[in-house]
Amino acid sequence: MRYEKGHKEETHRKIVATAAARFRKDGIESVGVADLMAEAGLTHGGFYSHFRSKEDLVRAAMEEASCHSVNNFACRIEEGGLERWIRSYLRIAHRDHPEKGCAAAALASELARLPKTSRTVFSESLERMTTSIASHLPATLTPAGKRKTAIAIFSTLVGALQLARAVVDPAHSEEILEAGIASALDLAGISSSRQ
Amino acid sequence: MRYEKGHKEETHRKIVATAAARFRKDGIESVGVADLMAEAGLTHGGFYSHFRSKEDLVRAAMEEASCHSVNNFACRIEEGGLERWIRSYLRIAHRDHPEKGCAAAALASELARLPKTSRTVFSESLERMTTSIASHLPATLTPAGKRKTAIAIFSTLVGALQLARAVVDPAHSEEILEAGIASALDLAGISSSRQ
DNA sequence: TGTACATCAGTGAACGCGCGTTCACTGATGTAC
DNA sequence: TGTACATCAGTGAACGCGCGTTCACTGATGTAC
Repeated sequence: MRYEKGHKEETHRKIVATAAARFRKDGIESVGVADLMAEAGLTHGGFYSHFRSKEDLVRAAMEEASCHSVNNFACRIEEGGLERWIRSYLRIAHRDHPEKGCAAAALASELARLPKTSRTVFSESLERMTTSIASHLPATLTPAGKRKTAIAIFSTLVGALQLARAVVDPAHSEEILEAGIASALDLAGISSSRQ
Repeated sequence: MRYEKGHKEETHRKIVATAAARFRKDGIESVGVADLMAEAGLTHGGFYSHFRSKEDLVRAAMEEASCHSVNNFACRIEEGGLERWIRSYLRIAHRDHPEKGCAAAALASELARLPKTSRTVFSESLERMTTSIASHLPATLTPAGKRKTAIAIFSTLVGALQLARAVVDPAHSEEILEAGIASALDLAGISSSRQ
């Protein structure tokens, strides 16, 4: 063969990674196949030997961007625990770099309009996220209470990050991030400087 | 003139109302000018005697869809107070009818990518929303505390509504709405059945 | 009162452009003999 | 060891289509005389 073994897989991975970043940065609809392939160092014709359609790539990119795969912000709740993770999620760098961040916050309103197959990928990733947050909540809560609280925390984080991104005034934007952190920590049972 | 007085204004209003609904339902990019004009009972050519560009219409539609204008869900916090408003915001009918609902939840992730002029319209509407929520919070909070809490409540509502719309399983979706309500009521200092 | 003209909201053909997708092709390599 | 052929990842021209936008036009009405 023309290319060394594993070359195609490598290319495939590169396209998915490029798409996962561009979709989160510019939205799914705004990013064209040709544009994406060029960014991956290829021509657009080859796209269909890797994917059956753009929608097929969207699904793969959603999987890639989901919280279970590598992700600069708010991926797994590592050591440092929930507080650190919450602060990391609503930090300014995450607000300013959606392309490396949480897919839910970057694409939520577009997500709701996607075909069911793509939404299923997202649903599963949200479920993992919820379970992960719940497992870090205080033992004083019942399992059902943990789950409910975990969903509320994630809703707050997603909402706050999006509002912080949409607003024009930087001070207002930071105020939203801080309000989100305070509220999420509160929900998590972590005492914060809430007045 | 061919048409009675006020006819053009009437048409203008109809286009904006149609756009405000369709943008929230299908996203801004997905909705074409010709499609929109047809839905308003007109042909696409006349569009540019009403607006300078599609972007101009987006701004007008954002204004129309903002919480200060008439809106079936979660518009003003009327009598019935904050609790009723929160429950109304996260009710199933709002989830299922983004075209009549909150623009922030319907468009948040697209909003962040819009030009500054459109985002300014949104920012102002968010500011009004924040003030309105804050004014209904218990007097035990300081003004700064009220503001922070108001932002957190709105973040939670926006995030929860979007996640509820994105998820595939109806039971999971309703669970998200309920978790959002419980958490928002909690933040608002209204005792709820949180376990 | 009757005629000629100006107005202007709305029409619909046409524009250049970029989209997702298809397909005949290229050309460096591995394999068969 | 040398030659002929099969493979197949990637190329780039071309497809139909819908987009936002432009513009010459229509035709019912109000106005001027």
